[in-house]
Amino acid sequence: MRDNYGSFFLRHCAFMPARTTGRPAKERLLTAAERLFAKRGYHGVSIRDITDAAKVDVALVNYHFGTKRALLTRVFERRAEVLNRERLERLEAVRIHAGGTLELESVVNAFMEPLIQRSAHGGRGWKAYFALVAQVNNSPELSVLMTRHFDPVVHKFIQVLREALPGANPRDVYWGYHFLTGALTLTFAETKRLDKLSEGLCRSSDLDAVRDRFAPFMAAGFGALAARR
Amino acid sequence: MRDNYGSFFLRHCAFMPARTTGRPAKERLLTAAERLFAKRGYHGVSIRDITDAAKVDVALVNYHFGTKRALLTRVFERRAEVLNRERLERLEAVRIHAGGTLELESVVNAFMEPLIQRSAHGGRGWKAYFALVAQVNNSPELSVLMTRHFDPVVHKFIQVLREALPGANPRDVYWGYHFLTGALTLTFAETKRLDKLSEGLCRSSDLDAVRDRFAPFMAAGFGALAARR
DNA sequence: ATATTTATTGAACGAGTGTAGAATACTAAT
DNA sequence: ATTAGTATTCTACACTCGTTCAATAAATAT
Repeated sequence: MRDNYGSFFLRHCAFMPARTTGRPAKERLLTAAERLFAKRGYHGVSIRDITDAAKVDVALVNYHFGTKRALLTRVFERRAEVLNRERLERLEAVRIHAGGTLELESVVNAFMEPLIQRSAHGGRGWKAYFALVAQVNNSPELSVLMTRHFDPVVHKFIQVLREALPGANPRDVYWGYHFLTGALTLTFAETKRLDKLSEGLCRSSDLDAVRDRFAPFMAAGFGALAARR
Repeated sequence: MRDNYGSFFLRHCAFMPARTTGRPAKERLLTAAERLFAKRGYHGVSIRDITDAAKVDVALVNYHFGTKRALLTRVFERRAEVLNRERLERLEAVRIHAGGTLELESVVNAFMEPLIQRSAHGGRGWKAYFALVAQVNNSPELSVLMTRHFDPVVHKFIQVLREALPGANPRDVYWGYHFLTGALTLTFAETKRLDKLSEGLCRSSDLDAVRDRFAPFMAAGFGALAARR
């Protein structure tokens, strides 16, 4: 280490902030990378930016993750696994709870609610993660990460959507999901553009406002597509 | 110039591809920057990437635009001005054509149709531009460009939306626009994620599919928000 | 034709880039 | 206490980064 906190002894002293330098370097690298990638994008952050923020040596990224790109992948998949699990649980719950008549809004909420919960109570790491996901989703070179880490569960989601929309054209459901994911990722990125646009009337960080509006909006959209002809 | 096409004479020879080296260097820089920024993002492209693609010297970016960031701004505002004009024209037309009863779908289409037209018939520069806009819209550090270059017309759009939704809560209209712009920018970015997700059933490049579905979906969403309580 | 302005080039600056290998420190097992 | 394995640091390599400035070429004005 480049500072005085390098030794095993000092790193465990009581006056050290435990949740920064107390955690293993590999974890600190992940959270630092997450925060910085979210703020300035993958190419906008150097390995040294990350290792400086994590207070570790430059070489550690390559030791633990191999390459910078592999670090991004690891950052991306880490919370994707959590989200996928939580989304699947809620989708199953909705399916079971509804006896034959699936509410469209409930299905959309099952897909969105894990994001609300994690953004509201999951710590600032999750907020950074959603900002990163928004950029990845809209990047030609990185959107493959969305396909790889989210689409297995998205397939399930679309399947349940189709159950809630009997007789709907499958193409309409796919396009509807496409609109939904564009709105969802931008919303949870909390870029604050809405705050300026509405001159303070709406706040990007107002998750209650999102919870009240997102599912009704999207459910109506899907309904309109299905009823179109 | 680093090749044989540098002289005034040779640059105007008949066998020279006029639409690459025939155009002035400043223009070539703009289109090259647009294409590369769209593909790999602002930080993912170096000035030398751009000047190499444009077949000009590195120093020309700083001569014509000052800084790399100023080049991005110029790239961004160039087509924004065109879009803003076309959107305003269509919004006015919709307002005039409708005698008192504004169709929600027509208003949304006035906002989207210029994108459809430019993406379909505006040349590949426009496709690249929309891919860039999607990344800017979802970037914490760049979304200020959206505010600066698009929001004046967006305010008009929202105003007309409110006329088409009499009695609606203004907050609902702002949030509805937020969902809409997330869906819109992702859709016109054409990242091909939808192609993979639907296993070829839908194609990101299918603008007719977008035209058929976008306005009905969003209009229904707005309607649901307005009718919510 | 000459002078002036504009456009473009060539070369370089200092700082920063991702990555790798050897050396060192720490942990865990014996 | 010694060893083996892992984690971390130090250092450096070979490039690339954005930007600048003097020199040259081209276009325009006189």
